[in-house]
Amino acid sequence: MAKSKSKVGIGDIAREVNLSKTTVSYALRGKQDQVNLSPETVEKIHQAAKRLGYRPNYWARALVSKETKSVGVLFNDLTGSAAHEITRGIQEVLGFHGYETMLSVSFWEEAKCRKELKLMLEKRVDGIIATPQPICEDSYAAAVDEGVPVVFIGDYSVSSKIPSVVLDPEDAIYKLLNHLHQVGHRDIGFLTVDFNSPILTEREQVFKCGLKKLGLECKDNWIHRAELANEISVFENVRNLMSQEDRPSALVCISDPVAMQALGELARLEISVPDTLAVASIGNIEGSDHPFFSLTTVDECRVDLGREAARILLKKQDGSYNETPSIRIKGPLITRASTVGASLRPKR
Amino acid sequence: MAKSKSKVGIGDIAREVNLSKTTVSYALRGKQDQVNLSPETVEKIHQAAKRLGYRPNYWARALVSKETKSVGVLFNDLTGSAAHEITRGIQEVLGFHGYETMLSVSFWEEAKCRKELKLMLEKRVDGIIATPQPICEDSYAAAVDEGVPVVFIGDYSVSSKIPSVVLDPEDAIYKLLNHLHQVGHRDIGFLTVDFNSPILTEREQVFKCGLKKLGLECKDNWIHRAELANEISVFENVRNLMSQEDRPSALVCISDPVAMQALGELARLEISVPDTLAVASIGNIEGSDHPFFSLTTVDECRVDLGREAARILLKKQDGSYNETPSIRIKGPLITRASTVGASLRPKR
DNA sequence: CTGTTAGCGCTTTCAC
DNA sequence: GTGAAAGCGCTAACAG
Repeated sequence: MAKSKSKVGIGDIAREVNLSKTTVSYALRGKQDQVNLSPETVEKIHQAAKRLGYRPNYWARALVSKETKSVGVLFNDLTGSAAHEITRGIQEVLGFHGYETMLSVSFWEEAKCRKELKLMLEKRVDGIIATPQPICEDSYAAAVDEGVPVVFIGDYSVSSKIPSVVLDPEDAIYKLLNHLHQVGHRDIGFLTVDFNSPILTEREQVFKCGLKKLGLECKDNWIHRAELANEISVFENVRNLMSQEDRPSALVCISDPVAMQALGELARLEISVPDTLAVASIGNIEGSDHPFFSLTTVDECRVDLGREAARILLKKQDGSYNETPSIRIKGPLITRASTVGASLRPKR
Repeated sequence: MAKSKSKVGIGDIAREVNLSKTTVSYALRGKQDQVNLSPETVEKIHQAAKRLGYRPNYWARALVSKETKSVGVLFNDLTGSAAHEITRGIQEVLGFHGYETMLSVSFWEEAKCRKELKLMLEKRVDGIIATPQPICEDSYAAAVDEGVPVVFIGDYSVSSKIPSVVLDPEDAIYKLLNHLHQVGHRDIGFLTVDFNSPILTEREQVFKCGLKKLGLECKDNWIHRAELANEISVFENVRNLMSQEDRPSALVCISDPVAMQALGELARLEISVPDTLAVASIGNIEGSDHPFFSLTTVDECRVDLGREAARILLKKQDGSYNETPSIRIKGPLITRASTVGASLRPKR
């Protein structure tokens, strides 16, 4: 029976089997070939270890071997399935290379973000993958400064040289615009949120450029900006947009959550989608495909995002490059009922 | 400027300021009063530490102080907002007591679950909070065996003596049943999933008892069981239920995700909710309150779940008790349009 | 007020 | 084939 908390160490095992700590250490780590241990010895050691309830001490190991084979992953948020999918992608490639992952959340709090980052550095992680929080720029920079590579995921930073992996905004917006154009829309509005994020800003800019390239007009009063994380504000903006004399026939939303709220308000206003207003956005989040509101969107490919971020870290590790190769993943357009086909809601 | 990766240790600082490692150690940890250090000395040390880019080594610290003040948190899943809220609750109380949290996910994979648990033990966490995975029972038991307390969250285990914190199934189902009864329903069906989880099983049993207590009939053909994580199966079950001669006027679903899928199918079948069929469930997950389907449900109080789990661990730590006090939290009934008020969908 | 001296549990030369 | 010894970076008695 395992003994409670009474730390069994490698030394105890050595004593038990009348061998040295060295031998035990090798046997326990399966490095028997490195020193040519006899199978019986190895077996005997394993037996004893099990009998005594031995449990290796991660810290002692990390301390002496001076490496942890671990990377820290810091999310701002654990809601939705983003963290799940990103982590999946990260662990898939990192796990394959023998790396362990340390997860944490900042809840969008600056102090928490800094604290978690600091903890990761103290734990001597080999790299960090994070959903960036603009205000903590300097903390990420500090990590890089200390030789711990950082990769941003889902968004990027304009002011720092930290590499990032994001869904290609240009590609995504163009896919949306082309799709809407193809199904006959010429008057396209934009609904975004009041949050100063590089990726969101870029989506907006690309939207404007895209309209021009298609030879469409980009009216200022068709671009609305709701308050962040305030659904009431989204509702209001939708109402304002639709109460204008001159209103668009299609609406591109900055992200799925916003689009889903917009669809809700449109339903309340009894505005038929997509007949009166087609709606499309970016994300393909969990729940964006539902019989009640089936949203045309560009898939963010979050598992791929995770995979690529991990690959960058791996390459940095083995010195494959010291450049900062940001990656932009192109996601597929998912065409659904909010832009084509039967009306989303039964006619009155 | 911080020096890259060239590990600055406490010794380097000591040399720099011509003091002993001990003094430096105390100063750096703010334990100056324990040994009466002069403010100047402390200041000088901090200066030097900053100048050299010193970063404490978590592992070395943990190794010698033989405590980590940390608890491991293992989720089966990171989708939805459950992990977010639970973690919030946990960190709120644990953080207050100086504990750190180590997050991880098993993705419902047995091997991953065991691996993460093992890692936590090797890292010598002081406790573990986990969403149980029935098949890994023995791994949790091993932790307890080694003196590391485990608390289950969100579900429990019938075969082990591990304490748990869950939403009270009896209370929840009764609230649902009473509500439906009050608004006039006498024929109530049940839709669950084919997953052998203690908490889900208990909800079902309580449902049956509850019906009896209300003097209502519990017809076997009103209880349906869909395949786990298979929405098609939920759809089929809803169709089957509603195509019976004799069908209920209300349906209690085992959880919000199931209820939301059911509502989708009901919409397709053009069955009006709540007029023809009222729907209610348990969870109050993100997205259960939406203009398109506003679900009556019992809030799972996930932040509270996290808080309580953390409190149990804390009490175990300081030896307040060695009993296994499982906690059942009573969540409020959230009455929404799927059971009362205007029809969820506009009439045809 | 500060320094000396032991380790924590483990890995890893290097010698036998 | 195996072991002795020297630390990894830090803390904590116990002396001065």
